[in-house]
Amino acid sequence: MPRVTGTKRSILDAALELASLNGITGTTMEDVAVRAGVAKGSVYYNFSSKDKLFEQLLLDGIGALAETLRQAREGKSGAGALGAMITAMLEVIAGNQPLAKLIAAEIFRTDRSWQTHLQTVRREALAEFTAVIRETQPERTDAELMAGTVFGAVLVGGIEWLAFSPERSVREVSESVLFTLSGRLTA
Amino acid sequence: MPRVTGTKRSILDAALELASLNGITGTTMEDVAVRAGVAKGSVYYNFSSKDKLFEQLLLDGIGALAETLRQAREGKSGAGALGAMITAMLEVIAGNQPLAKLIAAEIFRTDRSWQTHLQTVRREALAEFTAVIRETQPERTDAELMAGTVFGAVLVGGIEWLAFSPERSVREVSESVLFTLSGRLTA
DNA sequence: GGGTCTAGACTGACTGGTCAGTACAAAAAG
DNA sequence: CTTTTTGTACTGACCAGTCAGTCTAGACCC
Repeated sequence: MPRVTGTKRSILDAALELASLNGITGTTMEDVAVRAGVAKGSVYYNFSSKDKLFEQLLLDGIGALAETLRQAREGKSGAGALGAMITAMLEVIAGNQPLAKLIAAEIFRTDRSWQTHLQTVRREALAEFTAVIRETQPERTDAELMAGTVFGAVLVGGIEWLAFSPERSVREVSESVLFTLSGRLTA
Repeated sequence: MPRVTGTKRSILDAALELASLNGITGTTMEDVAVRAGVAKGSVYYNFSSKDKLFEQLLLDGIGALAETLRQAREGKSGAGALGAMITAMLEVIAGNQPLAKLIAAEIFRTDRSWQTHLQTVRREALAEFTAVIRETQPERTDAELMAGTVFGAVLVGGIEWLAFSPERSVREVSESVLFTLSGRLTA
């Protein structure tokens, strides 16, 4: 059950669809309004600015991802937890491809006014990976770095998957990512 | 030794510096001209359009990365080749941080007119990883997917490193990434 | 019932600024 | 004399954001 419904919802949906195709800067508020089937004024009635609109879009999206990772980890530990989180993240990517593309394109940016918030939520998602890694590797001091590495692996792997071999199943891709992390490439 | 010198070079340098801070759309041609210490007319004399300017910037950058990976792989094979490539890629990222940030921010976009060229060069870089993986895992059909996964791991790991623990050495980070791929997280 | 008022959602023409790209004449540079 | 660079002024498109006004549903009164 979506927390946002009605006009707000259709504006957010339209914004996501358009931005995943044309980028945020390539999407005008007029475009969003037309796609959502409302007047431009309504967009501004519901969101004070373009920045705020896309801020909410991305924050909601990454927040939901963090929540998914949290749930996937629940009750598990070690390699099992990591595997579950990777599968869950791939499922999120597959289930909301436009969002995944948008996140990938925007997460490294440093030029937006709301980047601070985005970084916060991003680190929240990363923290889930960090916690699991710390658990199994308490002696290492680079758990955060490794979490970033794993996150990047899954994100880029996931996008690669959807772009170039969408016929594969989540299961296969999950297995492929785990294989990549299994040491059999570096042994 | 740069293939491009003089006015062209200083325009490219200025464009890179500004765009890594403010994004491509956040960088005006006027800005670039001022930073390069050159008249706006000269920018357009040397580059027919803003798109062409940034196209060359990114294509050169990723092309150079692909070339670096090629060289790192030379004469090696298997895990040794992969390790060398990861280290080399991290060195490129560390040695040209503005470029790395720009590449990370732009590589997933699909909204620019020259995206096709960018994708081509990107796949060229990925192909280096793919080749090494195919070599050691000839029976697997997901070498490209794994290459994307490794590329993402190194790219995101590298950016994480520079952003949040720049005090670490390339050696340390390289070791950390290899540890992540070593199977000790998933065993 | 009918009349009046109010509040919130929504509208779309309009404004003001920004910026890519142009024009051009004159000056360096080689 | 050809190529490159300069400086400045200009144009035209585009677009974020505004605002005066419309629409609707419900509340309150007689």
